[in-house]
Amino acid sequence: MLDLRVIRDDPDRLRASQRARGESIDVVDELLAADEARRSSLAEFERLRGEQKVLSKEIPHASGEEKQALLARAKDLAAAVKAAQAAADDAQVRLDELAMVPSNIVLDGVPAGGEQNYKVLREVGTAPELDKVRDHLELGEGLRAIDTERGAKVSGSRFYFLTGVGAQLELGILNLAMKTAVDAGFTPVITPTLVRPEVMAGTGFLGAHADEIYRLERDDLYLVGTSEVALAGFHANEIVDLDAGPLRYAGWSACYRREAGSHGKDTRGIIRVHQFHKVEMFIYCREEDAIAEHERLLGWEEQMLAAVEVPYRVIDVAAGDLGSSAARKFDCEAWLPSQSRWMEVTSTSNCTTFQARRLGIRERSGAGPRTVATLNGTLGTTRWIVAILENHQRPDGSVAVPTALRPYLGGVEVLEPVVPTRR
RNA sequence: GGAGGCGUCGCCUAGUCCGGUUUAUGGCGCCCGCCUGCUAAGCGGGUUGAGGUUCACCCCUCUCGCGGGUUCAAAUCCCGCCGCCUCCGCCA
Repeated sequence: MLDLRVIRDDPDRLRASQRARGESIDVVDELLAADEARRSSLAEFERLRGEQKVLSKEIPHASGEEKQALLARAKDLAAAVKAAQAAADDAQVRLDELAMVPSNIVLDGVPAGGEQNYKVLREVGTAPELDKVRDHLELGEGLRAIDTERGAKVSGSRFYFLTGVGAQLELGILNLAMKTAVDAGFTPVITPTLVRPEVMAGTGFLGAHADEIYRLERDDLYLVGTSEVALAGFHANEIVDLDAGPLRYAGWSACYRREAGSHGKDTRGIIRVHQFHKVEMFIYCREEDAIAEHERLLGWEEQMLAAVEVPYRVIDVAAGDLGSSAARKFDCEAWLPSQSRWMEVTSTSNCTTFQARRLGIRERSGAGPRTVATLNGTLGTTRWIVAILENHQRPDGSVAVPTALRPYLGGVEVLEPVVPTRR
């Protein structure tokens, strides 16, 4: 949700943003009209209500015929107040609905256009030179680390078991991510993965991407696709204290995604799955600090990628490919040797005040409470196993363990295949 | 799942039975001022949030967990919901 006062004062900013995203600009004028309708109907209600209150106070002091006359007038007025209130409420509801329509205003510098119009900011590391490339599933099966056949047997397609070193590898990635976050001053949090509708809506996930989300109809709860949802809801309807600096949380949770629109895409292995684990950074800060915090989030992500020694590039995602809440988004994409392409492994969004306004998250400032900014970023997920296995594979199907992960695998330097891999 | 209790402006609290003199009481904390070598104490004032209006000050409306209803008038009466606590049952 956007700040109506900004739209009122500078509607062209929203028009430019909508254009960059490839979204409707008509909504701007509709919004301005609805706002005007709301204000005039509200003024009428308040005028009548004020009159009613004055009259109502005279009644106990009156008596006899005078009182009867006052009562009669008051009764008429009560009906008028009720009607005016209904009109004002309707206008408010219409405005509220419209206000939820536009996506966040993109920041200056964000590339315009769609998914293909991203800008590459940098490439770090070099792709391994491999004569014979095994993909992560072949490697993972050889190591008895990944079992997608039994995953499908038990839960269906896009489910999997991580076994042995596979389970250890996932825990290693997540624990290293948590350690990185805690060392950077984040508060570690284990979050709920089922949330109420208003929290899901508040984070902006029930718009265009509603099909992606699992819903438990009997209980009116949603399964989260990221702990961002719970961490954003954590301070919902609160006035937080940012005097000591931004609030930084690192959430560890399972994540659930329906992958409704991705039939036939990434069907092999564990690149695109219905359930995985993730450590997610989440920041509440002052609006003016958001851009700097965003850079920091990207920095911690790159620190993690460096630690697992995987080549990657950083892209500045184009306006049309941003989520509705994001004003800017940087993705880190790891090199995927088996497909000779880049694969998203982290994503960090600056949501400015968009989420916080919907969720009622404010801070105290000299001029009274004001809405905070929220940001999020990935620090590690199950998918990282894919990038690590493929980039650290060796000709015999074994996989070198990056130094930073060795403590989480009992000090082992190389993961050896349990059965010879076929080729 | 059943029974009971509770929810008031940062925290605590009065008011709710019996609707109007409540612009919601008082204390703590916090902020400003006065006083005082300094500090403390003391004295005076301020201190929920949202919206409207305005250059600004002022003023107005809403806000007593949330949403409805009754009434000229609701913190107060009625209905529904949510959250927390206690006990019982069931499950682990």
